[in-house]
Amino acid sequence: MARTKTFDPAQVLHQAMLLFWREGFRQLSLENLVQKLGVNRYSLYQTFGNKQEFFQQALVLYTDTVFNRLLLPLQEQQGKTAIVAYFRLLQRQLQNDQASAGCMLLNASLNAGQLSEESLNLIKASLRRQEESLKKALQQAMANNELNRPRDPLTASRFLASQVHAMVLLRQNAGKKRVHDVLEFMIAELEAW
Amino acid sequence: MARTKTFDPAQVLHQAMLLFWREGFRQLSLENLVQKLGVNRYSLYQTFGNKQEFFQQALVLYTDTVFNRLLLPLQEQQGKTAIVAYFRLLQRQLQNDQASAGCMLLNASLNAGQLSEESLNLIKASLRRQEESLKKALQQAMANNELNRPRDPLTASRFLASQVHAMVLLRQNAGKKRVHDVLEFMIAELEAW
DNA sequence: CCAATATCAGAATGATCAGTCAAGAAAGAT
DNA sequence: ATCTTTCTTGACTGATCATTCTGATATTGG
Repeated sequence: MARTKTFDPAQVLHQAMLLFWREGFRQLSLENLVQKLGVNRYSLYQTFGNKQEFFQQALVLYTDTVFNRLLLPLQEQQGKTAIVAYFRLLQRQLQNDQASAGCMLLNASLNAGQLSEESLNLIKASLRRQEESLKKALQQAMANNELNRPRDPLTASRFLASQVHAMVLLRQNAGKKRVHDVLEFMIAELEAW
Repeated sequence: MARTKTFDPAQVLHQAMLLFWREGFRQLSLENLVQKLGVNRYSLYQTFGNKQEFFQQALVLYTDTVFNRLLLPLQEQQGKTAIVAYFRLLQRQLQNDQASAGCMLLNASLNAGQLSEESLNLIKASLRRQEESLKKALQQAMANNELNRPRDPLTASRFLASQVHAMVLLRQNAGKKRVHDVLEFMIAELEAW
């Protein structure tokens, strides 16, 4: 009946996710989006809604395809092994060029004032999931006597989550090599736990 | 001969520093500055120059009065004691309400695209100074046999700097109590080094 | 008290922003 | 072929931004 879209919404959303990830919600203007996506303003509005809704969809895509995927080792493996595997996967991911944009969830939460309630909820839930996954692995590790001394699992999980955030933050300010070295150092410390 | 200023530039700059620290360069509009500082737009321009120059002066003030002051334990004390004292001072500073704004240098460097070359240089130099101070203390600690196993001082100093950044970042997303607990945990880990 | 000069307030400027509109173009159904 | 529906396009709106201008006001030294 009607004319078909000349672009693939899924593909455009993926590109938009990369842009929002790197530039942030407020920094990335619609002017820029139109230019870099090659899709007209009004088409973007009709396909993705307004800027907030567009960002939200990009955030969901990021959570599903980047953040949650990184958590897989914590669900597929057990105890200390799982934690080390998580940091090893992080090590690999941080060597990508896109990783210099940091973590879209952390970046967004630092500019919380600009975001919708919906986005904030998604961010909070994701970070809590990260913490929970680490806590579960820590409890397994302690039950298996894999740690050389006891640690409070809740605080330790928050500590480890902070370690991950620190590496992501470092990647935003430093080159790949430095991040690699510091993260190797961190893994060595962790293996001595 | 002429009329005197009705405001104290030093005091206004201090207030502006607190605002830029919390809101960031781009977020904080001149409209907002005029309103919250209670000083007219044009007076701000005549006293502090344009927005970039104003921000730069706020950044210098922050570096002198906040960032460098935090580094004092690393210069006044020695070895492992100095490092622990540094983290203890951080612990105290992070309990302030203003600390929920994070670190002005880190915040700014995450929005590097908006800043002048001059600002970027100041940020880089300050972060390097932090790293250097930590490295010196680490080298002392290793010379004094205060560590239970050898560590590369350069990588370890970058690791510790990242730990500090992680706590500051955590403070921006979490409440005082959680930060306190995690930082206590971190100090306990450090004392076991 | 006067003249010189800085401060002040509000308006004006030009740029950029998110979001909208109206007219034309394409594609399938009849 | 024509009609209906949806997409595309570039221009448009009103808001906000940093910066500057203007005219008025206040303050100081002589």
